Amino acid sequence: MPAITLPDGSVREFDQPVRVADVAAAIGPGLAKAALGGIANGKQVDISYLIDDDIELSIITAKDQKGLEIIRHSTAHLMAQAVKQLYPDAQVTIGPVVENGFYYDFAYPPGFSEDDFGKIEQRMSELVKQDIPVERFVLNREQAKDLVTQRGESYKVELIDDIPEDEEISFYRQDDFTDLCRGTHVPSTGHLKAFKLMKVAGAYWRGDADNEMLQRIYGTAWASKKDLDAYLFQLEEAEKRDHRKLGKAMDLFHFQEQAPGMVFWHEKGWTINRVIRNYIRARLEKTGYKEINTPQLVDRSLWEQSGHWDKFGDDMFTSSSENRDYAIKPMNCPCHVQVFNQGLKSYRDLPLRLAEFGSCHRNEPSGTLHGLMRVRGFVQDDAHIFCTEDQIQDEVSDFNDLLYSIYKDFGFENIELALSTRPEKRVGGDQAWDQAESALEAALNKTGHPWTLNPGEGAFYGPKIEYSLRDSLGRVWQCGTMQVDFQLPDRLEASYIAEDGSKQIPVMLHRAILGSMERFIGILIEHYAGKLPTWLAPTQAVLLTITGKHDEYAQKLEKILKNQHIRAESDLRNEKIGFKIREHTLARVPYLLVIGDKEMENNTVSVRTRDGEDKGVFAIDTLITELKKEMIFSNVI
RNA sequence: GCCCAUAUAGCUCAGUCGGUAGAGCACUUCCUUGGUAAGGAAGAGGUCACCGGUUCAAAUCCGGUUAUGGGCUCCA
Repeated sequence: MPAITLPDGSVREFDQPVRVADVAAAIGPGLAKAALGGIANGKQVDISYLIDDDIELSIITAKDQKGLEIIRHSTAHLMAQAVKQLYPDAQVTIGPVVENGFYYDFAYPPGFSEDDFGKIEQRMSELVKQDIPVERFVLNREQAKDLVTQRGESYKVELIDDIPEDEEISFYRQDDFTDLCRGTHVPSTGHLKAFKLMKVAGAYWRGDADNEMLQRIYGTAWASKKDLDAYLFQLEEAEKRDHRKLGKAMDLFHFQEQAPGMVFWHEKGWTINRVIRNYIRARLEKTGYKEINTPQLVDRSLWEQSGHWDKFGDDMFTSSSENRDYAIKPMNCPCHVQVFNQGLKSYRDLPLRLAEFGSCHRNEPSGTLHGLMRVRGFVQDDAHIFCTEDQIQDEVSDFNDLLYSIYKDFGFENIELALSTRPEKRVGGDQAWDQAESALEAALNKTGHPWTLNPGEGAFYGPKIEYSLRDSLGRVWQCGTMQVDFQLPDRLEASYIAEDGSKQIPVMLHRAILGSMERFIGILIEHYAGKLPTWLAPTQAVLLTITGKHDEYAQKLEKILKNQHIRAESDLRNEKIGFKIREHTLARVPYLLVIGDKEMENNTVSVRTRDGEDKGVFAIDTLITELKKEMIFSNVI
């Protein structure tokens, strides 16, 4: 005689055990149709779940995030069913829900290509039309293994072995297709109405590069055709913001075959780079950093001493001359320690903050390169803080403040924070790790922002905080970092004289705010779809003449603006004004200054924005004042 | 590095069944001096990524290499 408490607090009593579907039907016919699952006393269940005792129950429909996940998971099964029917040799492995959809990994040596999608999608639609019931059943371990073995699914045997003793081993069956699965699933395939297969990819079994490569098919699935179309449209829009497309269109940079993963910065792209550097310089100077610069090419012995040769030797570019081996620096830290080591340091010198726009090269695997986001040659806005253990927390906290303030100037407020703690393979004693981890944690809590914990993800030499931003396609890129290092100062024999006259080893904090200039600019381009804020725009204003009569006036104004450190250009071409406006709008120049007879007579310009807004007529001095209001930082020389 | 795909003019892309390559934009010259998203005409521009094979004949078919794109693994 279960009494069922619904989310609104109302209670429904039944005189015999009921299924979730019956409860939904009792509430209303609409819900009976829409129900995809339920949450019974906090546990997610199918609508066939039998309730024989008092519980709290809420019904899941496609309107809930959970409902959408059920649809996506069931669509993964639907795809696997279609694939098994079309390619009986394919073995099924796993098929989870991911953001916006799902994937399913198959062991199928001939491989799939996108050409197969049409056939698979068509079979999926047929199975949906048949509205096949999806049934759950539970087996004991032996029966479960027998079942999958009998079906020739060797990967599933491995999965069953990993299911904890106290957990039920459940299967879901839809017609000829049966899959080991925790659930939850839709009651029948007819509920799956809006899906599309997106791409094929290789993926290692259990995510381990030593294992065989499986064939992964990605798909997207939604509650309705309308939602699916909206998602596909959004993807198309996001593609238009792709920094690689915009970089070409806006003439910012290029890549070419002779230098894979290394950027050729064009004048406009380099201007963005310079503005950012000078801005960062100004911020660091105010915060007590000293800018330095160190060599690109350093003898192998230093990398051996630092431990990088052993650990990352294959990923370093090397060179040799006169029987000496060199490595192009993959990072700046060992060089910064060399600067620290010059002269005897006192505790009074700490914290010592050494910053460098450090040009680094890493031989990243070819398959990982990705526009400006993942490159082989890059510049870090790097700095190392040499301090005592007691100073860690304050330094980390100050760094947090600086980072948030700088990200805000760039227009980023949504920052993902993560703390990565001690990995299994590490150096340094537990006490030091305890102290460093708690210092980072305290600093994180002080920010007032939520953060996630990545246990075991820290560097071998110390824990770290990672600051990430999202790109237009929702991919997350790590930018800032703050890492505590117990190892390197010791290995490279850094020391200072403490208050009591003893020789001590300083702690080293590795930190970067933007991470790599290349990646950060890529993210900026996508974030703003190329419409960079005025202070960052490579060209801030263009003077557009209507006829040749106005050329001289335009050039005079250009000079005045340039003297005020405004990046202005003149377009004196023999083209109509509409043509010029179109071109500079597409180039995303913030302000278009139109000059004709009227403006020349009155010593004004008429101002139009790249968004097509007519700002009206401005006297040149007023214009300069207005432009300067938008300059967070304009001192670019 | 691994899986799948792609590579044609400066850019974006066509190119059927294997028969020596095409458009739009950009570029050059000329005409046009026009008030808020493309004025007109003419011209020039390509060893079809690279290397090899099949063929009387390869942009096209096959193999390899390189780069790029989407993933996987990795990311000091």
